[in-house]
Amino acid sequence: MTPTGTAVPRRERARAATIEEIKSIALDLIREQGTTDVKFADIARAMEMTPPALYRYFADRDELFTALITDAYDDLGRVVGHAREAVADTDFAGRWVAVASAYREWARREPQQFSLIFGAPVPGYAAPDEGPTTEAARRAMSQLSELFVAAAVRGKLRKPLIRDVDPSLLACADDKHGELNGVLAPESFQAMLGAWSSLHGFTCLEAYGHLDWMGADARDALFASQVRLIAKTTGLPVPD
Amino acid sequence: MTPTGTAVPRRERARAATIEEIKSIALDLIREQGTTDVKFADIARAMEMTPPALYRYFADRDELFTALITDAYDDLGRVVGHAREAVADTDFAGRWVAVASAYREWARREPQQFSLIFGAPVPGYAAPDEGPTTEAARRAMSQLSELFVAAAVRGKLRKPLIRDVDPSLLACADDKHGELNGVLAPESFQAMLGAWSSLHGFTCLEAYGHLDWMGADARDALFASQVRLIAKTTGLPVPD
DNA sequence: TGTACATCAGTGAACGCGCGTTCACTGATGTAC
DNA sequence: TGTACATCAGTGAACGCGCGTTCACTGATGTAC
Repeated sequence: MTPTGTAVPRRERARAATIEEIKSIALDLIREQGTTDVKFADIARAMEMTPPALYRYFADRDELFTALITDAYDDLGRVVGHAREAVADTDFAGRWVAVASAYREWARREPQQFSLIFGAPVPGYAAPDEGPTTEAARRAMSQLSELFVAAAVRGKLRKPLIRDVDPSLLACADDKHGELNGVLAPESFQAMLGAWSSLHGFTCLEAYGHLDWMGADARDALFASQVRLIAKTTGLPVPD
Repeated sequence: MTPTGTAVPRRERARAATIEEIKSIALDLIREQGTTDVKFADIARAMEMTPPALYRYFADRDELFTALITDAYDDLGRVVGHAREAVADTDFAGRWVAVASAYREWARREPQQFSLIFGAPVPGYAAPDEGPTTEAARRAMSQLSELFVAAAVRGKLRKPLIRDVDPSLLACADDKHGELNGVLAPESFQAMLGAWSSLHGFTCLEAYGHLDWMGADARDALFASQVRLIAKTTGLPVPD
């Protein structure tokens, strides 16, 4: 790495690096132990430091957790976003498969980070303000909605296989996702929510081992079939 | 309560009652604290006993957890089963709605028990043998499969909206659910798995608050629409 | 360039706490004759 | 029916442990003149 143009003081860089190391080691421990309940003392030990040193970087354990959760959001969003953009921007079927697969594989690869975001809360940790939880929903959905919007704009989004949109859902779309107003039909908005929840279901079951009784091949086949089915019912171009 | 005909020794009954009380208080604490990580000492305190007394009933903390998890399976299975049987046995659309709604509502009512079964493992608790996890899948599915089988037997199960069944899924159906062989077409077996995972997705998202940003009405509407859509695509009679 | 001071990372000892679990015991409940 | 014994629930004290966090400190890194 060559030094960046903007001169960042050495000490600040060292500090930032240490923060990253703490979080990274915390994640390693979480992965190793299979539990999101990581101990300050263990982190310090793994870094060959003493526990009090960590207080230079995080006011307390909760602050570290908040950082880990935020990072998990970012990582999932980044991974899914990259997957989407790795496919030609006119190939909406391909992009949908890419998004869904990235979501699934991230959860399988990082089940602990996944449950940090989407699971039950960590023992003893109270999410500040309910913020992050809501944020998880927003970011996960924003990856999907970009896909749906792009498809809609190019006229590649058929009418989904649903009857009519309930007034409460209409109001909800307006209130909470006004930016989609006029771009994405209400039926498509609802279909998108349904797509997300279906995708999430398979992802959860698999990530926590509840589909282990099927072989890996069967799981893959089921996933592919679900992804295809979701495309069909939501009005996205159908893969294959 | 009048004494039962079969003479169960008083002490044994008292013992069984205490075991039930321990588990019930443990659940109360889990619900109150919002965490599955319940302490032996807290349970004893709530029962106005001393912690060592609990060792008369459970060899250690893990044994209590195993019991709680087993109970959670049973409770979910029972609730879903009752819901199914509360609807006329020829009304398959109604039965499907009942099953799905019961699943959803149980998770919403008992998010901690739900995550005991379907979430990431409890800190410090190692599930014996991987048994329970697999068991969760089996029992949840058995409630669904009874519905699908009944519909199939009466010729009320249309062909689902999927292309063809992957050989790996065919093999999996034979191996793991041979009892369905000849009763439930492979397409329907696959569709049933898909139905479960979709249902599970909505349920998880809602139970852990990731759909709180919609109003309750909108969530209900989305759920109803999903349940209907699943019926449509799996070949079950469609509700409404 | 060199010196004097300020800033900050990290240490080591300590505090208070609560946990799961063990052990020897007391006292009540049930059983056998 | 009464007595002698066995069984079992629950207690209270103790053990060992590891946690999060605080505090006064040392020593290195950076800054100002």
